[in-house]
Formats: sequence, structure tokens, C-alpha cells
Amino acid sequence: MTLTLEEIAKLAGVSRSTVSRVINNQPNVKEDVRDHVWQVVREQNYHPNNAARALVRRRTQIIGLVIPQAIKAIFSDPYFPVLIQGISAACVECHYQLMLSLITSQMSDAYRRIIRGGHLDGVIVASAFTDDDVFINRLVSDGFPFVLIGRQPQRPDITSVDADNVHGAAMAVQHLARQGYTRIATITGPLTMTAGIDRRDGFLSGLRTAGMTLQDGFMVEGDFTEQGGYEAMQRLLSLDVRPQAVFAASDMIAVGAMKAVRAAGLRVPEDVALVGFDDIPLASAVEPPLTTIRQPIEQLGHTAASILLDNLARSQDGDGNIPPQRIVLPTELVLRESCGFGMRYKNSR
Amino acid sequence: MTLTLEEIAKLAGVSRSTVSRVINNQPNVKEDVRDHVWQVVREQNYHPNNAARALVRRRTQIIGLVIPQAIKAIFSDPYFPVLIQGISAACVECHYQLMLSLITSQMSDAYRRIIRGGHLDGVIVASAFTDDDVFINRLVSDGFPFVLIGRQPQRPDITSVDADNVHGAAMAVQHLARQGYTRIATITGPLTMTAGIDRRDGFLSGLRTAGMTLQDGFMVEGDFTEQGGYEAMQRLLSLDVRPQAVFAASDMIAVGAMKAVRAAGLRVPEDVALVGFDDIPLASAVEPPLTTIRQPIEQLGHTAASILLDNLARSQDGDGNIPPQRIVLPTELVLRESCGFGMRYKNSR
DNA sequence: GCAAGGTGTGGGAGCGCTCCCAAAAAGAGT
DNA sequence: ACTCTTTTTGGGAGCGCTCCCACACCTTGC
Repeated sequence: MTLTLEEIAKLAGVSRSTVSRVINNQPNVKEDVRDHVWQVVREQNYHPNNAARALVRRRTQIIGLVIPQAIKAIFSDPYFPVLIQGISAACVECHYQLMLSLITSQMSDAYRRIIRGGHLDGVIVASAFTDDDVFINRLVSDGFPFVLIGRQPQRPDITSVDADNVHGAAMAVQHLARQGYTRIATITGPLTMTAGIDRRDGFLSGLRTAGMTLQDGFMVEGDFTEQGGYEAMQRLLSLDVRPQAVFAASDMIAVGAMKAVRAAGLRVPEDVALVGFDDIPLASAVEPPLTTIRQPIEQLGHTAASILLDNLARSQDGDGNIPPQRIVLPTELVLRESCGFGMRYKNSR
Repeated sequence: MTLTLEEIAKLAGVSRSTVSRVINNQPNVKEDVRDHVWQVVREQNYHPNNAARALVRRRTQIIGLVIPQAIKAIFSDPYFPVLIQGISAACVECHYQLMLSLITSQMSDAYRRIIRGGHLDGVIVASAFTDDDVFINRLVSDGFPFVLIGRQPQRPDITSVDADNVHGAAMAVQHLARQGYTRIATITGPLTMTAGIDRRDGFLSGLRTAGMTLQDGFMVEGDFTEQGGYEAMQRLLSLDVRPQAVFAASDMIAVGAMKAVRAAGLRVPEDVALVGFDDIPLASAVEPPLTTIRQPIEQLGHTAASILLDNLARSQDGDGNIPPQRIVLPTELVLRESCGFGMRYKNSR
């Protein structure tokens, strides 16, 4: 059923080599021969066998997206679909395919299965946790091409693409400060995740920029879930001196926090202003709509894939040493109502 | 760097064939030889080259997930991540890998790229639109192994796995009817999508079961988005005789509808009761929490992949004719507050 | 003791392609 | 016309594996 190069060659009345040259767009084939071969290829609906090609070329034209720890929490927001869209778009542009590997099982098993065996020319690692470094160190020591989405605190020497969590968080705080709030608290994400750490650091730096200091009890650790946000906010509300504004390290946290505020008989933003992070669809759907920091997720994916694919092409051209690069894409403040912006109320007290 | 079978053989002091037999768990190798070979394989961290293997075996151990039309609308809810988790789990169990193909470009190009060339042993097609039949018919005529997630109205003869949209919708209506509502309307999804059609059909059948008929203007077409739901609800509210309860064909529609109700100065569920479909996280986060129909998304993916993988294994064993099967997984009513259940109010008028 | 049947083991062939080199064809220059 | 170069074409080798067949080496049973 499925034809080989040789058979196409016979049908076209030329040699294997010539057909190979044609389908690979190599030079030194007469124009009319080239056209004729293409015609035969088209009408036979021929496509070269990828396995055979991969065997000799040592290239599969497949990159992998590795997601260590496919936790439900992450999967309950649309981060990954959007990321994948970005990656996929870059792959299509470069005629690459995308393989998906959710790592749940034994790390070393997974590593062998995914990386060795040569299915993949390179991988994009969506790193969320600081302890993904096991996997990453292995990649580095094997010299396997990869790009990180996110950041590994221990490894500033590897190519990565990340959203500017630090600056995003700082923007959020400064926006709150500019509106006159002086008692600003934060509910952080888990500090085992780089996003959690960076957003906290950004919060603290924003506070400093605004000339403020962190007040007692004004930083509580959540876990990027609604439930966590709810409980964290309860603790904040039980303080003797309540915060006027809270920066939540994720929208899910913010939604939980909002419910806690309401459950305590208080209002958002009149009693407690709220800013989230991520700009998930839910952020604009809640009442009041949530002011938040948007990260360019699709662009994150697209950029990571482009860099990886570019590096792959360069290393194929013998371009030996590719210096690592760290790219940080800007985040953006999305103004809605939960931060109290535009309220007459804003500068009182 | 990367070792071959032959080199492992030399290191172990046996032949290529013996190593091959060992790593493929074939019989007729002495126990001590087998152990020794395994040991060498382990310590050299050897993994057979997949391309070479695929070339001779005509099997890549990769299946594809094909998503025709990667529209943002679909990607803004966590349907796909969960689906992928289910598929991925089944793949891991069977030592298969998962390739992801979002089809955005020219259909025939995409088909060639994805299906021919032999990267894939089979595919799972996530079919949402009725006009995906172009792709599917091609698959059928090429005899390429695949399983559909969803349903193709024109092709009842192919293996598919779907959620019971019809019964789910019927349950929703019956629940509403049981609470005493007599004026029940629906906002459908787009009727170019099978889920849209099936949920509408289920709505109508549920209405019949409850002994009711569709009242004038009580069915308006939405498009599975919040905006669409908002506008559709406005039309419903502008009717001379307003519905008491509305079945929205998706949670996003329901959320939009909820906002429209509120914008009109009315309350959910007191003035208009609401039931959604999907049970996305947003459903439990809105005020009031949304009663909805949950579909077993992860199980959908797992089942589809298992069937495909099973068929693949059977066809390898020469088990020629595999009859198509259509699997419909049950949906479930998730009671929350938007439907007015538990209100004293419920049986009035 | 020897044929008849296992059980292990090694090596050839070949999967479908690309790469390389040599041969043929076509120009270019005298 | 003839050589020298350049373009075009064809076929061999080999990528790393599996499959098959042949050959060893053991058992048995008479």
C-alpha cells in the first residue's frame, strides 16, 4: 500500500537519489525532471517514511513538551492549553511535531523513556517546582537540547523563557500603593514553586519602591488554590490591624480570598481591595471583576519553541557553541474593579 | 556517545541477536546470560534506537491526539488538559507515547503531515464539529486506526467514545420539571457541534418525558461563550412570557446568562433558575454556584486511548477484523444552588 | 551408542531512507 | 574538434534494529 522512494523513482523513470533530491529540495536537478517527480509524488500521495529518515539523519523532527508532575491543580486552569497552542504554532512553522510527556511515574524511568531512544530532537520543560532540577541536571549533563519555561533558581546558566513574575507583582503593589492604600498584605503561592517565590519577591520589592515595609502578619503562604486563598484571607482578616488591600499570587487565590471577605461580611473593594495574578477567564467573570496581572502565556510557549528549534537548526549546521539565554517576557496590569480603582472612596484614610 | 545493540553485545560477550532477545523479553535465552546482558544494558544506560526499531517493526509506539480547529473558545476551558491526562495515563500503561496535533492549517496538508510518513500507529480524533467528517472519512478510506472522542452524525459505523450529552441534558430538564417549573427554556450551543446538537435533543426529549412541549421562543442558539449566553438570555428575558428556568448548554453560557439576569435586575434562582453543562471550575466559583451536568472527561480520554491501543495490539496479533464500537459514558447531575433546589420557594407557581 | 527432538546462539538480510562518490551529460574555452 | 570544467544522475554503503534461518549444543528414549 505505502510506497517507497524506490517505487516512486521507478514510476518517474529516474533513480532513487534523484527523487530524494527533489523531495528534499536539493539543488542540481533539472527543472523539468524536478517537476515531473513532484507530479508523481503528488499523484501517488507519497510521503517519505519518517522512521527511515530519522534513522539516517539522526533527526526525528519531533520535540517534546515535558511537564513534570501533572498535578490536577495546574490542570484546572487553562494555562497549559494556551501554552501548547503557542508551542504548536512554532512547531508548525518549522515543520516539527510535538510530543507530550506528562511525568507522573518514576523520574529515572521517565527520563529514559522520553530522552533516550532518540524519539526527540529536543525538549521544552515546563518547570514549575524548584525540585525539577533533578530532571534538568540530567538533561544538562547529557548535553540534550532543551529550553525551560519558567526558571530554576539553582541554574541561571541554562536557556529559559519566563514571564516577569517579579515585576508583575511589583506593579500590582505599586498600583495599590498609588491608590493610597498603606496597609498592603499578600497571600503568596507555595514557595516550592518559582512562580510563588518570584511573585513574593516582586511584592516585597514593590513595597520597598513605594517606601513601605512589610507589616506583621501581612504575608501568609497559600497554595494557588481557591481553598488556600479562602483560609489565608481568614487569617489576614483576623489580624488586629486588617490590611486594606491584598495582593494574591494567583487569581484562584484571589477568588478564594474574595469569598472569605464576603463571608466575613465585608465588601471588595470597599473594605478590602484585591489584586490577583494570571488573568484566567474566571478573573473577569467574578463579581466584582478582578484586577490582575496578565502573563503572555501563548507567547511564552511560542518563544520557547522558537528558541529550541533555532538552536536545533544551528547545531545541525555545525554551529557548535550556543550560549544560553534567559528571556523574560513582560507581564501586564489588567485594571478591573476589585482593586478599587476609580472609586471615589479611593483616597480616604 | 550513544551505544548500539552491537556494542552492547560486544561488551556482554554475546551476539547482537541475543541482546535483542533479552531487551525484547523473548524466550530461549539462558537465565545467566539474560541477567548479564541486562546488567550491561543497565550500567551503560542503553536504550534501543526508536527510529531503527520503528523502521523494521513498522510500529512507532506513538499515537496522536488530533484536535481539528484549535479554537480559542475550546481552549479557554480546562477540557483538553483533563482529556490529555486521561489519554496520557493510558499511554503510559501501554508504553506508548503521545503526539499532539492541533490542526489549524490546510486540512490536506495537515493530513499528510500527520498521518502519512508513519510517525503514528493510530490517532485519537477529538471531534467537535460536524464538518470534521472530511478528516474522518479520509482516515476511514485509508484504513488508518483511530478512535473518535465525540461523535460524527454521518458515521455511526466508526469506533467512538462520547459523553452522554443527550441523557445529561434530559436529566437537567427533568430536574427542573420535578421542582415544579413549567416554563423551561434552553440556550443551545452552536448546532454545528455535535455536543450542541445532542444537548438540544436531550433537552427536547427531557421536556417530552416531563409531559411538556417547547414554548414559543424558548429555544435560542448560543455559541458556548459567555458573551453568547448573555445575549441569548437577554432575548429570553424580553419575551412576553418569561421562562422560569433555563437550561444552558454549557457552563460558560450559563455564566453569561446569569449576568444577563442580574443586569435585568432579576435574581438567580428566585426569578430565573439556571442549569449549566460541563462542571468547569468556574461553575462552583460563581454566585450562586451553578447546578450543572458533569461529564467524565478524564475517563473519556482514558477509554478512547485504551480502545485504540487495544485495537492496535490486536491487529498486530493478526486479529484482522475489529468491529467498531460506540461507547457512551454517563453524565451526572451536580446539584448546587442556581437551579433553586432546596428553596422554600420551589413549588410556588 | 545413536537418531530424533528440543534449546540456545550467531550471523545474514533487509526495513526505507540519506549521503557520498563515481560516471555520464552538458557547457565553455581554446 | 578536443580538453577542461561544471552540472546532473545513478548506485553502493550503511544508519541500528528485528526477523529468519542455520548451526551448535544439550537432552531424551530406544
